[in-house]
Amino acid sequence: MARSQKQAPLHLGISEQIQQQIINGRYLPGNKLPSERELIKEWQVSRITIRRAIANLVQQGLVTTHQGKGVFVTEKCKVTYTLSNPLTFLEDNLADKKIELSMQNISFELVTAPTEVQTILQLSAQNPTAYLQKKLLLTDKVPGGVDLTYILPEIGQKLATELKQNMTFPVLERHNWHIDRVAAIIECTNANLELSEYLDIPLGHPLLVYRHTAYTTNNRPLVHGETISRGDRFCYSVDQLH
Amino acid sequence: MARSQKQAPLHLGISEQIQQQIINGRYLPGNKLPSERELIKEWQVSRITIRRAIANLVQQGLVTTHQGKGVFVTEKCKVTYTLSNPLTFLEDNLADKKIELSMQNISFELVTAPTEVQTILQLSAQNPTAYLQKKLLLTDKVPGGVDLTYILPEIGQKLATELKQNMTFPVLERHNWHIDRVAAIIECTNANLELSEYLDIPLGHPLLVYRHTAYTTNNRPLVHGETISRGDRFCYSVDQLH
DNA sequence: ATCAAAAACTTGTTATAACAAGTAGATAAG
DNA sequence: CTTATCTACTTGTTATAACAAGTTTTTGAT
Repeated sequence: MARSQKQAPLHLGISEQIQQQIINGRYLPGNKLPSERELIKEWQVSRITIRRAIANLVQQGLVTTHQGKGVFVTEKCKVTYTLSNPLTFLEDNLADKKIELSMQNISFELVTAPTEVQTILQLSAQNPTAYLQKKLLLTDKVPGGVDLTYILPEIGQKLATELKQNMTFPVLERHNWHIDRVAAIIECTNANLELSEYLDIPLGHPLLVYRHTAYTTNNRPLVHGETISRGDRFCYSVDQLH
Repeated sequence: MARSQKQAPLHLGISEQIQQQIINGRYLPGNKLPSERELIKEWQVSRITIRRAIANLVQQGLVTTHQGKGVFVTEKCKVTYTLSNPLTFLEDNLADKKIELSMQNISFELVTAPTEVQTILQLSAQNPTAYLQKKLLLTDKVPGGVDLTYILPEIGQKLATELKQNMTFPVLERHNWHIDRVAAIIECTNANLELSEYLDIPLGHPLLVYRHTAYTTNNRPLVHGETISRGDRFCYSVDQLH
């Protein structure tokens, strides 16, 4: 036999077929899959194999499990962060579904900034402090992301109350801190234990990271932070003019 | 007992502690973890528990498994796509590691475009065809992503040979197809079976998707496509001027 | 009819066991 | 010395079993 077709494991075949059934509409978004017991009967395999097949689907983001309740087909709907608009960060809902987006202040305090942040924000070596704000991003009241932002001390002090209730950039613009430039990196990570508990997602769930620094005139940095949001709930829209 | 502390499962405790050991330097990037047999002895648990603990680490992208060889601590190094540069897509290597980036043409053929693409590229209803190019993105000769791009038929026909060997945008600019605007969405998905085999990654591995449409003057679309790349190997740099 | 307890579900955790399959080093044949 | 084979490793797959822990339904007492 020339072509040594490595025979596919059972769990993969099953998860692929269930995936097809989801696509074909046997299982609709939001609906419950048959229980493990029923799937065992249907596919005539052991529980460990069915559980592995389900795990395959979970990893692909097709289904979600809930202990005691069952396995449910994921309903997808994403919120788009628009980065290129006049300001930035104007939230816009995508597709048909209407999603309410809100934020919630977790903490707001003066801290000694990590060395990278000291460098980025050009803090004085004598007093390398900045305000660190932790925010929770909510979609339909449900946690969908966290935001950690370091704010120059003189700004954070004055605008504390407003910053605790609004998005950062609009508040800055309202108080005549003109944002000249935003340098950002968008990347992808996996949820660690802390984030998985915060956002109620399984360990390793894909996350989008928006790590940014906002500068005012003369390349003076104002704020630096990162927004970590659920990869299945958010995306970024970028419009580049040349 | 007021606080019903749900006791953490064994596998979670073990994976968290191994993660600490990785951070503390007991296991260095690229090094092999002890084998399952050894870890079973060390932690005095069953194989299923150790395997689950390792699976936790895999899902967080901290280690990679190789059948027959062992489990190895991941070496992280990312390639940055710079989106804001004069043209676009100039590749820049991040951090210390030097990574060679190249591309490889998989296929280049005239096809009937899907309806969404027909709309986006404003193809004529009589002849809704476009060139579809499939490319493989390689980092150090290793597949790191795939790119599917639909190209206007008149452009694809003329520039076929060049497009097969170079990045799309520079080729267009070289032939006086000025790119006026690029509208893009960056999002996150999980590898399905096809992509996991293409890119040699486990099912569900996080992927970055860059879905873009390039327009020339008068908002005339030229190309539309999506770049799907490994979330652990790539990131996007965005610079916004206001 | 109401409410609480019990039972019957669901998925989650963990152990033991056996074999498959990929890799690398030791061993034996040429 | 070279090459092929065997052996001892490694991780991967699958089965059976028992219990834990959430959720829903049923039951039964009030």
